[in-house]
Amino acid sequence: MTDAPNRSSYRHGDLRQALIEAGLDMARQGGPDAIVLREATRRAGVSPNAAYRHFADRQELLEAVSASAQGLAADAMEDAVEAQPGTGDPAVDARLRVGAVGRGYLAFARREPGLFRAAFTVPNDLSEAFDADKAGYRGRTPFQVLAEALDALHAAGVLPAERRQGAELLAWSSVHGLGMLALDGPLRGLTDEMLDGATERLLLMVDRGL
Amino acid sequence: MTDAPNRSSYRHGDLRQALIEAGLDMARQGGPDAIVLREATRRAGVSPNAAYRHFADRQELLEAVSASAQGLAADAMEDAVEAQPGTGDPAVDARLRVGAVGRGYLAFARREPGLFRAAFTVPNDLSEAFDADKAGYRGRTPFQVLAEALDALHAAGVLPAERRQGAELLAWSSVHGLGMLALDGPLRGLTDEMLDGATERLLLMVDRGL
DNA sequence: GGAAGGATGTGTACGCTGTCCACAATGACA
DNA sequence: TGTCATTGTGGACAGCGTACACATCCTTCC
Repeated sequence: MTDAPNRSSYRHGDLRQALIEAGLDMARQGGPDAIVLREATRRAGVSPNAAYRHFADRQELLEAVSASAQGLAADAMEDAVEAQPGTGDPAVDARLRVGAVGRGYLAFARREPGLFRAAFTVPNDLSEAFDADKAGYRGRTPFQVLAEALDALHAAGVLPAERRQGAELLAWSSVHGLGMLALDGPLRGLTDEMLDGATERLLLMVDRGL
Repeated sequence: MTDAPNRSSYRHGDLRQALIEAGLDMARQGGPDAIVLREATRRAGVSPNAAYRHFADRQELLEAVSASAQGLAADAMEDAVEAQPGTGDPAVDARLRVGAVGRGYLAFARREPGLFRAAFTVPNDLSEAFDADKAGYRGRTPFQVLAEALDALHAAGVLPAERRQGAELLAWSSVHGLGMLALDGPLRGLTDEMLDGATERLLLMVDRGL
């Protein structure tokens, strides 16, 4: 991550990416507020102002880091989906898949609270929910991962069309809320077991309520 | 809010409260990040260091402002409950009351996004969910308002005991998530009508899923 | 192949922030 | 009335984000 001492040329090579990665490291430990531009340049072995060749200001760096963190979240979600064994029944599988998406999202929140906050706490428009820089290594953004799971739910005949529309909202809100409350909010002190329980109950509620 | 010019005595009178109120004003316009200690002292007509007689550091001021903002949220929630007309049927009323709590919460989020973020984004323990400084003018904290509505749901026979426990979690998560996504998240651009629709659908899901 | 010009990095500087320290004014109480 | 804890002041410091002018490099085109 740091290539401060070993830089032969005047040019860095890929400073933009280096700054984002430094930002990710800082966010990992303290959320978006811990992302400090000067420190990022320090870690990249570059003068503070060099950052301004790649980002208009700190806010833009923040957004780039947030986008990267969203990609990592997408990975966690897809991992959870892949780990979900199939039952042979398409309807059941589709429902399990939606659950796995939620579980993956929350697992990411708990495993990487700082990155989670960086990903989903920094202002973000729905219009950009498909931007490539928010995608994980499989090429999908968190929103896409959820949307496709819901599409599958619809395709399997579980979710009628009129309730498919806007279903992202309901599912995402619930799960996101639990994540936030468990991180910053009143649920901080909860044990892992309690959080697991809350997660399953919440997913059940969403499954029934969609 | 500002009593900068008119202070006759060396003593301020109630500097602590003045700083909190200045903090609330700043938070109203930019969320918790916009709360700056020096600016608060400036508005209170006092030197920067005076703040340290009342708060150990900026973080403590932040927490005090957050607590006050939670009180305002509690007010909004109770207002919504009071505005809810009764139907005569206790079971229906209890369910409507829970819905009103959620609607009040979200109305507050949309009316005062900065204060909402200050209230529920600043780290906060469940163990302190009943602290008096988080209460609104009716003396209840947001958590209490929700808990009592759920108690009423149980008392009305709608919510069996085994599902009453931890129900705060489910209800709060869903509603909180929608609030956050609508403020900072991908749902920022949604029109009022769309948000209203999402709110009602979400509340329906919670009502069915609790 | 050499000059031109855009892209990228550096140096210096400014105002602002949170916070530390020593000191001053005040009010309460012996 | 004198003592002392409480509350406010003044000055200082390092760190931050950022602006401006300048340096270095890479590419491109004659």
